[in-house]
Amino acid sequence: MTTTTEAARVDRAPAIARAAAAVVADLPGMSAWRSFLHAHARITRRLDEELQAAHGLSLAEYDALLQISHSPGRRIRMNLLAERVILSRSGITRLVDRLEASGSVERVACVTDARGQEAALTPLGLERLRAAARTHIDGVRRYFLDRLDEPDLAAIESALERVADPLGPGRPTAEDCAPPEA
Amino acid sequence: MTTTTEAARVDRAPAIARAAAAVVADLPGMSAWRSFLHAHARITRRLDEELQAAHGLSLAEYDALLQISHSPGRRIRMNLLAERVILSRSGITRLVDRLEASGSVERVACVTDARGQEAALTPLGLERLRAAARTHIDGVRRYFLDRLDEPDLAAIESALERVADPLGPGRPTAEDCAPPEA
DNA sequence: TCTCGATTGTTGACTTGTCAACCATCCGCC
DNA sequence: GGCGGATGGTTGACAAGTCAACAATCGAGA
Repeated sequence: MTTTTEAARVDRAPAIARAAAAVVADLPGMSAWRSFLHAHARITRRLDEELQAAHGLSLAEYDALLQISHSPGRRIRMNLLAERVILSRSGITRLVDRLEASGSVERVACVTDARGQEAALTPLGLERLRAAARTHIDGVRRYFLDRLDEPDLAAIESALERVADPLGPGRPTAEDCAPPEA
Repeated sequence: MTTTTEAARVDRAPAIARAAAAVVADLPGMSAWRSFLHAHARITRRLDEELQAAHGLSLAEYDALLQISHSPGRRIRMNLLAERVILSRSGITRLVDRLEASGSVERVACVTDARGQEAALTPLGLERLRAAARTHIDGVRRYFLDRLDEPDLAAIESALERVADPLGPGRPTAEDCAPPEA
């Protein structure tokens, strides 16, 4: 995916703000949107760097491991995993390829559906996840949580949850397919 | 960059929430962080799709055009553009390559620095930007602004601006290099 | 029971970005 | 004036994701 910011503090020239005649009319809330994009780009880049440097994991890989670890039996259908980490099916195939090559995950045939595969966390993967979690959580705290106070956090959470939800028409969200009991 | 979500509503199983023993301890504000990532992933993907479908522009390309259009003389040093859209220098080279190939932008040698190049918006580029802006702004409104009320927006803006700002050590943020007067 | 459309995961071809190496130019300082 | 480290932009090699096509399997209905 392409992740970018929208506009970082549009114009900083003090008095000479000519020439840049506004080409597009800005909506009232647009600057909130911009700061949203900006904050995301900066923070995730930093978190990714730190995770990579300390544990050789990308943010996406960390996320996938975390999702698997949260699933019953510590394994999860490829399909569902893709949805959880917001990746295409081919994307998840390749990500799991990498995790498998590094020994963090194993592919297991699904018992109830011969088409299916499950990604199962290995002991090594669990260990790596635990180590990486410290780095990651620490980063989130430093770059995100520590800069916000309690009301901020509450507001952001409730607001963005509302924003993320169904998102109207588009990719349907299957939420079924629980693994066959650990 | 790798953009992913962190955890999407961790467990939805009603009573049978066993087996998934929490592997990593969650900080108090972590769910705000998750909704932040989730919202970003969903919305930008959607906006990108719509922009691509309607105007053949990626979100990054749109953003670059917008940044150029906001710069004095409607041209901007590659360097600064890279910073504004949060891309590496090579990334911006390639993005401008594409925009140039499509006729939306021209490269102009920088008058004051023989090493420099500027990306200048062409009339065609301006036209395309104007058209795309409608689609984009409409999308932001539908997916973001309309779902938030005024206090939400204010809170998000101030909070995330604080979060995005210097971000401690890391890539320095040069903010100089204004184009040589339009 | 068989058939046929839907679903699952993988693959090949491609896109878009990164990093590291490169050359040209700039500019403070001897 | 000229040297040498910093800076600006491009390039090659690669990383990680997308889409479209595919084979295997599922499962509802004739």
